[in-house]
Amino acid sequence: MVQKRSPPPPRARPEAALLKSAKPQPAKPSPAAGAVPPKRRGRPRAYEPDVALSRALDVFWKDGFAATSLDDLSAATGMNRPSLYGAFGDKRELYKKTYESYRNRARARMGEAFAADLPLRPMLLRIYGIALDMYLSGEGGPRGCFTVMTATSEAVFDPDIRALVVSGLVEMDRFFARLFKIAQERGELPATADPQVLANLASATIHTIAIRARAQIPRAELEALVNGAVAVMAQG
Amino acid sequence: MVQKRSPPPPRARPEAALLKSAKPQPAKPSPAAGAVPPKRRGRPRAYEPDVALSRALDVFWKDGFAATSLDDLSAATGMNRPSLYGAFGDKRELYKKTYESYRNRARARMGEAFAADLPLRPMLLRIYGIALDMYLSGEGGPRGCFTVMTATSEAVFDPDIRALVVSGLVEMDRFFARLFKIAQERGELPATADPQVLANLASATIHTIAIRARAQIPRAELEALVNGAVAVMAQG
DNA sequence: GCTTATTTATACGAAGCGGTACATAAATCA
DNA sequence: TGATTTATGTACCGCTTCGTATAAATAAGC
Repeated sequence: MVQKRSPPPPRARPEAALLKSAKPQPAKPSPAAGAVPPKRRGRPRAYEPDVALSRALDVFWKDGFAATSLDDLSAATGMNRPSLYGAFGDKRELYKKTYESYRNRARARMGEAFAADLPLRPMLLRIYGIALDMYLSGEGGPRGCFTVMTATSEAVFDPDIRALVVSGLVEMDRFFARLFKIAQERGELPATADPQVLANLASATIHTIAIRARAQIPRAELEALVNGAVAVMAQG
Repeated sequence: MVQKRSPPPPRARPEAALLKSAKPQPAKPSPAAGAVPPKRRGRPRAYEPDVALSRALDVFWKDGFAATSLDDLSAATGMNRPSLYGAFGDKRELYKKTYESYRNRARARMGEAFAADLPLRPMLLRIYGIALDMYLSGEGGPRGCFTVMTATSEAVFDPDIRALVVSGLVEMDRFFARLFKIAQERGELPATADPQVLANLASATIHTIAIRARAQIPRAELEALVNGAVAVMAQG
């Protein structure tokens, strides 16, 4: 293909954002935490947006952007086509939203590991364990890393999506760099070690296990690879 | 998608292989090197198979399996649809053949570097230079590594293609392992170094620059990453 | 010349694609 | 109750998809 069509105007619903800025404040005193059901006006939704997005993610993650049809997404989410479109925009828009939800999920899990505040070596092993859990999950076989999938899919021709991918790569590098820097300050790494270089190697290890997982290399083999890589990165 | 159709019988042309084994030997004394034009019977081809395959590779490499249409392939090769089908089989078959030609090309280039028989560090730098040349090439922007593309495309649901990918990954690991082993025997690496572990790290570095290249990270940045990785792998 | 072998060229067909128009259903508001 | 608002369900649109049937073109063999 030679860049078939440019993304058409997504036609987002009004969302009343403009109206809100017109009125100084709506009548209700203050919704405090927005967790209460806001008593919407028309027919209620038959789906939960978060759940639907997660189901859509499953399909995109398994098959990639181009090989996933709206029928597939419709079947996975239980929403029919017009509802899908109304809720998330067109296929590209939906893809971006699923990718963002993936990133949020991954960030949350990595954040938990980071908060555990372990020494370098067990910390790295825990992080790679989480990554392997993600990359090997999926009913239709292991799916790898969605960032890698996105980087290699035709969706990367969309500048928005490419920007998301780049930010994902950078975020991963920074995460590992922080880790190595802390370890170095604690004396777990020699002063000569370069946290940035080690972070790139750590990201590279993430990428290689994502690719190998997708090729259905068994977990034991990936764990052996990780153990070796960690031994080099947390040298000593 | 949920595995739409299984690959239909490719309907390979007879190729006279069976007939050959029936006759002990054809009448002509012996074709020696097969480089002479074999004087085929019907209308001559308007294409050169190798060139056409290379053009098809360009398209698949850029867009991936699912996003590439037969029309795209037809336009790129200059062959019309029935000729394409007659020469290479259906889309999957053609994809496999392009992937094999890619592997051959990559193997040849890496083989040249290997034959140069340099010390470890310049050898690694040369290899990564070749990889960067490949991954950053392409008229429509950098294309990354075709093995990674294939591993993440839906083509991985085809067992044949998955087997090709696995063999590609293994080949890369073995190539690097041989390199590190030789270096260790020459005393360029400490005896405690594990060539297999270093090889996996070297492959991981290949994979990470392939992904980043596809996300259009500039070459200078990728070279900096490579320099850092090589410094760690060829430690000292 | 005529027959046979092989390739190209045109054009078709059934299925799938992304997206949307339109009517219907289910809720709130007056 | 009836008007309004929102979401759903059906059915369709024009286009693209992969693959192939069929006829024309170009070669060798006789």
